Amino acid sequence: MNIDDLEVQQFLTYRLARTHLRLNAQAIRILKRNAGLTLTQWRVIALLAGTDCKNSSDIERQIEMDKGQLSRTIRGLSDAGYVKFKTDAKDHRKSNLKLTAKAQKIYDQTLPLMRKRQNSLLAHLDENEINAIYSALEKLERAAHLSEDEL
Amino acid sequence: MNIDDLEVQQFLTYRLARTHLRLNAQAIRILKRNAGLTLTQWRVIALLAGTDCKNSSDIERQIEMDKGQLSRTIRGLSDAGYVKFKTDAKDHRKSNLKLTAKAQKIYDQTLPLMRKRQNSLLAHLDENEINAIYSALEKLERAAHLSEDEL
DNA sequence: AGAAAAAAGTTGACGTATCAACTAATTTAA
DNA sequence: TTAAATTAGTTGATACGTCAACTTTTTTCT
Repeated sequence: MNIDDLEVQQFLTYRLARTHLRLNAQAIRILKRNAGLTLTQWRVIALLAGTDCKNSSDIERQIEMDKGQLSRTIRGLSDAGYVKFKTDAKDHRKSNLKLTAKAQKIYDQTLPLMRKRQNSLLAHLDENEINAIYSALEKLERAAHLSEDEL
Repeated sequence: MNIDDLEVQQFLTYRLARTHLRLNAQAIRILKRNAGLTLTQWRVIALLAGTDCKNSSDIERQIEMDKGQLSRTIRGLSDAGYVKFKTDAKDHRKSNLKLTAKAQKIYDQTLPLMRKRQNSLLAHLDENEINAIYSALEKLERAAHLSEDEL
């Protein structure tokens, strides 16, 4: 494979982008239809339900999500009655988050669906491809943090 | 690998998203610094310069880009003096696009840079990983078009 | 020829992501 | 102990992407 012969459309980053965006759109469609949630909303709920994340910063650290986007997502969840805020007694900067029963219920319903989807997607790949893609993604993500000069 | 043991953060789609987004941000930084272009602007210029795409629909077909986004990107390129419109003589719905010298110059300057980046990224992967990731992405992209029921 | 369908492009609404500036509270360290 | 640095969270600006409604022009079909 000689990169000089590759068209822009064959750039690895471009292929990656395309695939991600299509998969994302698929997830958004499924969640909208089944849960009335956006993907980011679902991810935040999943972290509050399935990990010991308690507040915005915990989530931020866990998935390295932008804290601005997180702030807006959490407000949306609150407005929609999925989470309750409670200022931390010991650290008044923090707001501890608690899922409502409504959120827990919808999470319990959709998690199996989302797992099923992951399984179905993986089923299209063979063992070698799965291993390679996980390890390649990890390496590429590290490389993505390099500056132009380091590349 | 048993999906039931996976945390949400280990979902393949999530890993893919993370990697794509980081790489995207990297490309945006590089282009902003070196060319003052956004990534979509650069892609459109690359297609006009490097393929026989003549108008919006050609580009749309070539990279399956949303025509709304494309319309706005092209207007931006026009406003910035990178492309000229000319209504097609035979089909008045079409606007043929022509890169200005300014655009051609900046494309010639940045293409080597972008190729170099692709090379550097690929250099982090071994042969098996490269082949596997390309084929896996292709399969996943196809699966992304499936509806929930087909998955 | 004329009606219906399709194609080209524009626009609006929304969702996703990044970066930067900002306030307020807490921690650190001189 | 108080000044400086850090941390938690909010807000604004901008880029990227999807979906849907819409206008105008061309094509298809009867």
